[in-house]
Amino acid sequence: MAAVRKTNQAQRETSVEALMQAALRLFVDNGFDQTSVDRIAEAAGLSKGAVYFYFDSKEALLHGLLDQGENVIVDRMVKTIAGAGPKASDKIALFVNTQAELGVTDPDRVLLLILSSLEFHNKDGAINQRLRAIYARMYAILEDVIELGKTQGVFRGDLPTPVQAAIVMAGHDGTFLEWYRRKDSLDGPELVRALRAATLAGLATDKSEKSNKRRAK
Amino acid sequence: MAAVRKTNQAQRETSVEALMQAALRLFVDNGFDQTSVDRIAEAAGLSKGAVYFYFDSKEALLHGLLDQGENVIVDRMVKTIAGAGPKASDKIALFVNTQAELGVTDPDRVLLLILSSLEFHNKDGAINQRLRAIYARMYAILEDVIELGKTQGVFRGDLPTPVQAAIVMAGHDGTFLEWYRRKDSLDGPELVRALRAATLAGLATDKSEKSNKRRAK
DNA sequence: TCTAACATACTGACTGTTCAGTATGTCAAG
DNA sequence: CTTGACATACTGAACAGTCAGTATGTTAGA
Repeated sequence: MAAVRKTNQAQRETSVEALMQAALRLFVDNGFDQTSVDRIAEAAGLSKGAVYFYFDSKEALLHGLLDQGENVIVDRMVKTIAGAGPKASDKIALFVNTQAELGVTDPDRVLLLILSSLEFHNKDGAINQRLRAIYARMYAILEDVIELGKTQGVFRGDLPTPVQAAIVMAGHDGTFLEWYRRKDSLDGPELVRALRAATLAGLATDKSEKSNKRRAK
Repeated sequence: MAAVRKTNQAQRETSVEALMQAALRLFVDNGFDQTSVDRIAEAAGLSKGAVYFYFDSKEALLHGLLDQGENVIVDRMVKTIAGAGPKASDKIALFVNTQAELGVTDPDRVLLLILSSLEFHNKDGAINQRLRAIYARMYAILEDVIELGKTQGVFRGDLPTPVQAAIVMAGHDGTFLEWYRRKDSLDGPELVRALRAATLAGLATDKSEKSNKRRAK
């Protein structure tokens, strides 16, 4: 305590940084609603007053974190996909790999996006709108790649693109969550290999469409 | 109000039923923590005291709902898979179809399982233990089928079974969530078709393993 | 001195849980 | 068939705790 005080501007930066880091950690671990402002302040080595000095509300804190997340994650994804070769299958493989890399490099930021969209999914308000906008950007990227693969004839064209995109996205989010929860019992690199294989195979044009007889019921 | 009072036993049944249905609905819509006991009671047309007359605690209510869910979901899955033909690919297809059917027939019960396991995933306590036990049963079924497919030579053997099972499970849970949130823009049957195709293709032995060059970095 | 950057103390609202009291159902004795 | 003793199914209020947000005090930098 009573750390040496820096210049005001430097102090401002480090305090804001400390608060956001603490909030990110706690939001991811306990959820937004289950995290009190007091605990955020305490974890950042500050008081509740400091939180409200820098942020208008608890939601504003989450808002700031989501902004950061969008910059880190979506922008990276846009650039990576755009910079890849022209083949749709390469772009999809890159989508999986980039998600995985981000998950290893900056798991909390990825988790915050996924968990928040679950926690807020049936609440109205600015946070939900923000999350929807972020996911919309991700879906736009994905759907473009899938469409590309269809015109290239490497992805099956008998299913709606939004449906395929939803499965890819949900599969990746869900798998990442599962990996995060069971890091000990799940091997990361193997998981990425398997996920990439499943994603590509699931999108690819059939090489043996046969057992299409009605099953179950 | 002042409804005609039934016999004690009948009254007990209808009240308990009303409370559990209300709780299921609200837990799924708003989450466990965000649902107050008052709102449950109100939705059931009773008072808060009535909740505590029939249940020891709010958690006990969730406990009861999870018990019901396990009976409906896991038992059904066990029987369906066991009753299928000997081919692992058929059993996997049946796994997807059964999940989908359950999702259509009784979405709330499926959702409660998925959402609760997310909400409680890093909390200790009886609820989390219960959820882990339920999921463990599901994973056991899945892993058995995958192992079977490997011995039958139809599923790829170069990946750990738990990894493959995690992807299948996460993909299904995630896809179901996405479908539930976007019923309007996602066609259910097509989603099931696509998911079944992706699951089977992702597990199947490679027919063209080639582009295994290291990508990204 | 003035003000940015906090800390402290507090408010009002909401929460899960408990409980005394009441209205109604049940059932055996007379 | 009535009645009294009891069990069941609640209600309404209160309690202790927690929380987001606010108002105000304090101190160090400019």
